[in-house]
Amino acid sequence: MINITFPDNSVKQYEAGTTPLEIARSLSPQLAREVLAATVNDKDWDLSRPVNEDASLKLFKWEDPEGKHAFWHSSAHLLAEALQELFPGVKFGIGPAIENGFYYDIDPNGHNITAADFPAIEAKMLELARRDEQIVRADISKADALKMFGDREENYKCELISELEDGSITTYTQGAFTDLCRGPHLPSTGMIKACKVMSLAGAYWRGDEKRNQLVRVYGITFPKKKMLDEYLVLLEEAKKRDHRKLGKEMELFAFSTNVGAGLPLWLPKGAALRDRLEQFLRKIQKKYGYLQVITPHIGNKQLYVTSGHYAKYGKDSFQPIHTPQEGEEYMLKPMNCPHHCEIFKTSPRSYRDLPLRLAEFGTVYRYEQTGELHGLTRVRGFTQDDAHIFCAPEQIKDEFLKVMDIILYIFNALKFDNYEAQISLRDPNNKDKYIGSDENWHLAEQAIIEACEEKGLKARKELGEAAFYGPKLDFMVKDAIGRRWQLGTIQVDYNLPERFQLEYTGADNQKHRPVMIHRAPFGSLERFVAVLLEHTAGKFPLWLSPEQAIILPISEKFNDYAYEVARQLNDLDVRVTVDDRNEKIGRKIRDNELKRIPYMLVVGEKEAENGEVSVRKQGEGDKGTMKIADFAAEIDRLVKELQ
RNA sequence: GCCAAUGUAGCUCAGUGGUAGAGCACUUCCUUGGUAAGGAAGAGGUCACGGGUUCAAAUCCCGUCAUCGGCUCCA
Repeated sequence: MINITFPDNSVKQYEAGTTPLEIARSLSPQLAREVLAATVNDKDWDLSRPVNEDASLKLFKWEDPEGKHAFWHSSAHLLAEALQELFPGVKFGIGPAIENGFYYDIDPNGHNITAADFPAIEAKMLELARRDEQIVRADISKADALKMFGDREENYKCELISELEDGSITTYTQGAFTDLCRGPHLPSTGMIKACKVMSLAGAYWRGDEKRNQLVRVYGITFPKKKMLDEYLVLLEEAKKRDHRKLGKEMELFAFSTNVGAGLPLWLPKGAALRDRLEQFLRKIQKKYGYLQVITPHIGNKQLYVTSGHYAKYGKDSFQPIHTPQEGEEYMLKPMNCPHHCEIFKTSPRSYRDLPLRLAEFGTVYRYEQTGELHGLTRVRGFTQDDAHIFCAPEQIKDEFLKVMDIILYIFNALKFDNYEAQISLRDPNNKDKYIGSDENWHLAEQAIIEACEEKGLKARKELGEAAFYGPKLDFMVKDAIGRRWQLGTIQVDYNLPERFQLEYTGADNQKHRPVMIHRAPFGSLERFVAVLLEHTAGKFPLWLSPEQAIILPISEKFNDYAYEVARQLNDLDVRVTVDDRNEKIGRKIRDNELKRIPYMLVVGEKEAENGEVSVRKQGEGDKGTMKIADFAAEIDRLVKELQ
């Protein structure tokens, strides 16, 4: 007999060799139907894999990430099995579960798989699932594994096997399909009741663009047909929040192929929105001792040679601008830091001047690859809410903490609560990629880690994600369809002060080298507006709304009164327009509800007589009548409160 | 940059080789209204662009550009 310990610390005895599924059955038939995966002593474990000794056991259902993961991992195998039947000879790469579903990378080996094949693939998956084939785990020696997959000319699998340690290799088999896999998996394929092949994409083998490109088939599955339908509806809803769609509808920004791909045009309403975001940042930054500066959009190529950016990105940038002067070259500025370093150098600095915090809404231009451009989140010309803090090494942590305060204040004010923080560190195995001394890298990395600990900020550490000149702390937010974008960033830099020979005089009357902190709470105004749009579904907080209210005259007879109200409200700093169309009030309400204007002010005979407006709140309905000045005061109060 | 898809009116889309369409938006007229679509008429397109095949191309083929979904990249 063995003792099984459950998460609540209760212990039960079972026969040695009992499986987690049997244990679940002993607890409740309902649980046995719903359980998808398990861990035994915190190790992933198949439900059908026997447990032979005393152990702690956790069981996972669909609601648990571990449960979904096993479900989708097995679904990836099911997809592979279907592809193997439909397209004999395809070679398999890898097929993991992902955040929403799974994919399998395959080498089509001459087959041409297109979206038109999706229904057939889905049908085949369901057909195989209905057979309810057992998914059987097997330990296999490295030599046997190499032979087994070698015989089938599964070259990608052989490459993976060759890198594994003998004794740790397992395969999973269902029906005629066997895959190299660590598991865990469902006991059988029958639990998969609904399949959808989502898309096809190219993906480089092992993420290396110099190697073969495989076909990646994305799919998602569910234990109930209804869940798939709900998921597809959810996706449709998410698409309605896409900032590219909303930006067009709300006339915030546009693109023109005549101007160029990835170069956004800010329309009047979008520009006004941006302007208010800038004011908001200026205000908080002023409070934290930042000084605004302005620098040109171009800089001498030599500036970027000095900074080291030319060597790293020169070939992939917008190419230098030539002047009538022979041999003279300027570049569109791809970042603001070199310019700010030059500002630092304009006068001798003392330790008493530090920290020097230079801020600029600096527009920069980067030649992003064509395939990378994406709405406002990835563009070729954008404005960073940039600042560089020049400080003494012992001030780093304190400054870092202050920047974190600003970023967290901003996220809080705008109700961004589901951000993730990531500390990007150097890849210790690939130090050549980075510039700067080991010692400085270590110092900077420690400063970030400690600052996060002090703020109680839970941050994921990612090796190899650092910029080439220093480690950073990034704040990431997801967009409408789940893609992660980096917004705010704080980066420590020992490199540029070195390259620009920056110095200050210390209390000891000796020259010292300052440290630089790059920081941008929004990242860029473009990306921030995009994420803000998707988070609010276009319903901006009142203080940011391009139009706060619109006046709806009951009929054209009251247009004059409407314009008088508009004049008065505009004088009281309410952003308001008049819908003077020759339409019925119901129509005007409908159209302006859809335009997401926070307040509608209906005016007719009654209101005109009493100097009032009839207030209607977007999404909520009629709120009764108010004096014009009272409405303005209410808006003013709400704006101050929300901000 | 790579793989795949798409590109028709301001927007959303139909049109698979034979006279360019619909709904919404827009303009004009009628209607002058009380909290989510009043009525009529009109205007609007070099079917992304450039080649080719054909008696004939929005439609078939090739190329370019852009967009979309991924990959790679992201100072």
